[in-house]
Amino acid sequence: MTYAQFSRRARLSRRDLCRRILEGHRDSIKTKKEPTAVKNLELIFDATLKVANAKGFQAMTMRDLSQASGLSMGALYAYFSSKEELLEMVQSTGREVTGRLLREGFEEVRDPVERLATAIRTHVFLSEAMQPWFFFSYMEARHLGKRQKELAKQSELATEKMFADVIRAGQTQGVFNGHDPDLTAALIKAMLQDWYLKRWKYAARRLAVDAYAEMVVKMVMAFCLPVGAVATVSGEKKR
Amino acid sequence: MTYAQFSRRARLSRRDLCRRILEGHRDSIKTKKEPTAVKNLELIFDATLKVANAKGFQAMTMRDLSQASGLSMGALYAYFSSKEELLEMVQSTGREVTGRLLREGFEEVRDPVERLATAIRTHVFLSEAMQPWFFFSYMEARHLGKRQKELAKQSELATEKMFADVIRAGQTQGVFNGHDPDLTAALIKAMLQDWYLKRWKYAARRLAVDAYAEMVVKMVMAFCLPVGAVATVSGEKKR
DNA sequence: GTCTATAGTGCGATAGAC
DNA sequence: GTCTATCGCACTATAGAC
Repeated sequence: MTYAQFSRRARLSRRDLCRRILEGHRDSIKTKKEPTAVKNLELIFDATLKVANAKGFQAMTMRDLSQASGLSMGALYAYFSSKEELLEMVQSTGREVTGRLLREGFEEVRDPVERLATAIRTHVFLSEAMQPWFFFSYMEARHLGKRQKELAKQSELATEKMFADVIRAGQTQGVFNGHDPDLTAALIKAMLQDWYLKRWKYAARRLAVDAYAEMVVKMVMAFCLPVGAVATVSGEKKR
Repeated sequence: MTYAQFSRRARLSRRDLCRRILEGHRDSIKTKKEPTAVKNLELIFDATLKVANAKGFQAMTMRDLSQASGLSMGALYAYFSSKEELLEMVQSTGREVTGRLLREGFEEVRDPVERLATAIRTHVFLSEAMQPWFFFSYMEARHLGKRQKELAKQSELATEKMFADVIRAGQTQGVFNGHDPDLTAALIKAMLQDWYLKRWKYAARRLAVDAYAEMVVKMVMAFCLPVGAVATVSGEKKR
């Protein structure tokens, strides 16, 4: 799988995302006309991610957001009741989409090695397609309330468990060696996060998303496969 | 090298750190009596890291800081002229200490494999000893001014180049395989960062700092050493 | 459904007493 | 060298016009 193939399949346009958000907040959003609401939500989320990812959510004022989105302050408050609720909307939407696409991403792949590689690629590609969301979720998680912060942690652990389970299954089948699956998953996640957190670094090096994904796959396989088996995994098996 | 050995050698008490800060800001700090100034700087930095790492530097008010440090707002402003200057003081101090200790950490080790392993261990141990500083530097870097932000990026790239150079030297000697040294260094750094950024995760798993360091070393060696050579690096060579 | 204008709050920073 | 009291400002959120 390449990033181009992933993009075609996932089809996560901002438009669709905003329609989903609208459905989830029908009762709290005051604007009832769907096309208007979806269009404005798109403006709001684009502006929020743009401004907040540059200077931080706390530092972003409602005036900033008003200017960046083109909506007046009054209009903004038709879509959320407080700045904190806006924060939670962005976070929960990101979490929901991520969880769904990640699970869909590799469920049909059965071979443990390909399954692990596909999980890694899917995560990198997903974080590439939704980079502003991932960056925002990571950096602003600690500004959430207690309840929402707990949800964010659970979501992170769930993603990690997904990787750990793939590794455990491979160990049971005798394909992977005996390194601690949970800790291995944690290290994998750390490498995956760097791609969307330190974008400036990889942009400066002109490193493509596909190359990054393959590098992580190689590193993980070198670690998880028994000595001697590594050479056989440089490419994909199928096709 | 273990964390206990590292701690004994590095001796980076907060007291020494604050004395160093005082020396660097003698002219801008209004309190001239050294013992008082050092004691208060210690209170200020402890409080800043504690509050800011919990809720973010922007969200921390001067009143929060006053309460947490036990100093009045007026007294605080004897040590810095604005909240922004406080931010820069914390950042630049962290950068300076990190750079120095990291370079000292492995300069005497010559064997490429041990050199890379020592560099990794030193970074993990250093980030453990100064966890609040590392966390703060990472999370608050984007709230810096343009000039300071550039310095922070340079510092990150310098650390990465250090790892890349160790790998390059090992490749020249024929000890490491041919994987891109710069990208490998970036992945190493990503794994090292997780230790001080996601402390709650590793604390919950009761994972010790030594175990984490060894796991990263193993992963990196599995990747960098030619197939077949991996089994020989499970422990340290000397002693 | 969206705008402008503003009320009310809480911030960073300082002046002057001790 | 430090404290208390307060200034001026910029913020979030809302009320009422259109």
